Amino acid sequence: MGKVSIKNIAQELGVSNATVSLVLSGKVKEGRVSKDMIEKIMLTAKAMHYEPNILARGLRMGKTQTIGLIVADISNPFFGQLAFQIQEYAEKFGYTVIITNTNESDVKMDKMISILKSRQVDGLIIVPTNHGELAIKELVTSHFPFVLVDRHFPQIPTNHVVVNNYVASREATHSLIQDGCKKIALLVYDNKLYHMSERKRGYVEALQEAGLYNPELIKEINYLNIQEDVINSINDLLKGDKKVDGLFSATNTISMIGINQILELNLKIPDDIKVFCFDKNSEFDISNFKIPYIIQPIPEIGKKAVDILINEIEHHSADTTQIELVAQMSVIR
Amino acid sequence: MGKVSIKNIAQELGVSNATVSLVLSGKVKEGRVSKDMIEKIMLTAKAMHYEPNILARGLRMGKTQTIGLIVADISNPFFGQLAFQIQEYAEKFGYTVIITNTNESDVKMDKMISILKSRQVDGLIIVPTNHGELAIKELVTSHFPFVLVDRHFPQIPTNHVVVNNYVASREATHSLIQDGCKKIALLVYDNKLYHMSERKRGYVEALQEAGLYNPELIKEINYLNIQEDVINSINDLLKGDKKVDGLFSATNTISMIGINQILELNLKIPDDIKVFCFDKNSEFDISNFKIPYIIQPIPEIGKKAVDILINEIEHHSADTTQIELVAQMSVIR
DNA sequence: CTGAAAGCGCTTACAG
DNA sequence: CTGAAAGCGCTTACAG
Repeated sequence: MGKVSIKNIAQELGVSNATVSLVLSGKVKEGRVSKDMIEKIMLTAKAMHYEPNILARGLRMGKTQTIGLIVADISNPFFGQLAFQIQEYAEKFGYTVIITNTNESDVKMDKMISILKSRQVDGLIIVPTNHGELAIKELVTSHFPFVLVDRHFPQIPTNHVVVNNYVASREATHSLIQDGCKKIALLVYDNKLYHMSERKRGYVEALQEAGLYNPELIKEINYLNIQEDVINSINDLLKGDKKVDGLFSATNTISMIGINQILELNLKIPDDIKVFCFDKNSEFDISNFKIPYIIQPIPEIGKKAVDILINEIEHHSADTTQIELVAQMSVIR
Repeated sequence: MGKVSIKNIAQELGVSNATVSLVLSGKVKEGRVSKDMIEKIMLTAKAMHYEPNILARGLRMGKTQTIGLIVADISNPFFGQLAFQIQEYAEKFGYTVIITNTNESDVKMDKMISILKSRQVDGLIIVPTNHGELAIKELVTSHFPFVLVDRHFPQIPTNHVVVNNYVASREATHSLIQDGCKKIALLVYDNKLYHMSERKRGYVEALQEAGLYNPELIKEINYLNIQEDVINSINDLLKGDKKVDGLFSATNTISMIGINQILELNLKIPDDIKVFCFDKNSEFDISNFKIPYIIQPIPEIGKKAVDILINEIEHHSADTTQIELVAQMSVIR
């Protein structure tokens, strides 16, 4: 027994494909088909284990009820949770989500956009990569519906949902200052993404204001070489004369490795060095030292992105929506 | 400018759809089309930004080069990493992966299977839910290609890739005994899934062998009420007379909450109570107390599952492949 | 109340 | 060397 199609059901009952299709898709209008026949069709469909072929429907209707999601790394809990929220929420509107990864590679981002378009997704939600501007620009000029999340390019007018990276980072750094830190380092990615430079700017301005700014305490990490870069940076920052007493870490992956290395050097947090992180690592709660962090409203980010995208898909609204949500500081205990 | 199809290119060049299709899909045989025309077609396709409609191709060929992945919770890093590996590996064979969630609900599992089949995926990789046997049985009788991962039903003959839950749990428990624990508790889900009962069995047998088994020290947790159940269990286990000195935690989510609560009670790990966990929480590394855990070979699980599935899809092999991989204990420092 | 027919974009035997 | 035509499974005007 192969797959059951509308045609099979129609033949079985001696009616036309049209009648079966109308009934099964719930589009049958009053008086179109007799009550009797409606019931028969429903029963037969169930009995024959009919499952609609969404590909065929999509081809015909020019719409697949599918959203493509492109994240930087699905194994990172931040993106995992974001993907989860997007999927749960999109499902409410009858959309399926196809999740793909770029691993922060713009080549892969291009590829994923192309694959997802080939699969006729109705729209895209994208966490863009470092050198992804060109691909995003092309998307804009082709009027393909999409929303950027987590990051955006300020010089390209796009839908996007991001957080207040600058303010949050500034407040976090300020909090370290208030806790008495005099030499506060920053670990940040070396990419040119706006959200990253905003985090850096928040750090820099808080320190400048306090007269504590020292560019030598900024360490730029390469994503492809995280482990080594972070370890070297921490080692250098905690060496004899330079020895910092505070650290602001700009992402959760950097934080993980950095904190590990600090402990490896047999230093105590927060006694020897105070740490503040961007993004939560659930583990912060279970360590005896409770590390403060900036927490992003992941569910809201996901929901807003879906709302904007579906609105554009279904109403072809041409204007762009740009949302900046507030990332809070965790309560420090 | 709407979407560009093969027809558009054919008209542009005054050739037939067949010729264009053959060239673009790389199926053109020696002498079928002149070199000149091949080049022209390729160039025009590029110039017009042609992107093949994979839906249409899938409809025609009865094959979509798509794998459906159904996990219990994509926001759980274990499944996030698994999804990541599956996706990366499947891509090498030209397959796209659609990831979906069940939240451990069998109703949702049914729904996801149906949605993915409607989308004409070529096969499924499934982390089955507690009461999911019926759906899995149906899949077996329908001869739809699929592989179970992480969990399986011993009474249903299916392809699956799992780990040696029994042995690993037994060894972990044994290790706690060797560390001098006399009263070792177990936190485990209350579901009837085989992998869970195997973890329990490993714990029980290790204790029985040592003459330390006490069924009152087993606490069953309900997935829908994790937080409260774990907290209550920990509170109870650490009360006056019962007070345990060891804990084996059967999953990473349970571990997180449990360890938190232990610390909340102002107890020290491992001085007051030793803990051993199934599955890694990256955070174990950054806490000052290094908690030992059982680590599953996630990349291998993913790869094996993809290998088995693609083999079944492409070669219609009828026999089932069942793989049990070895989960190691983390090195305790 | 219902059916015949066209067409979404693709591939592939078949005919020339 | 190349094209016309059928058909994958669906939906939807149109005709009766």
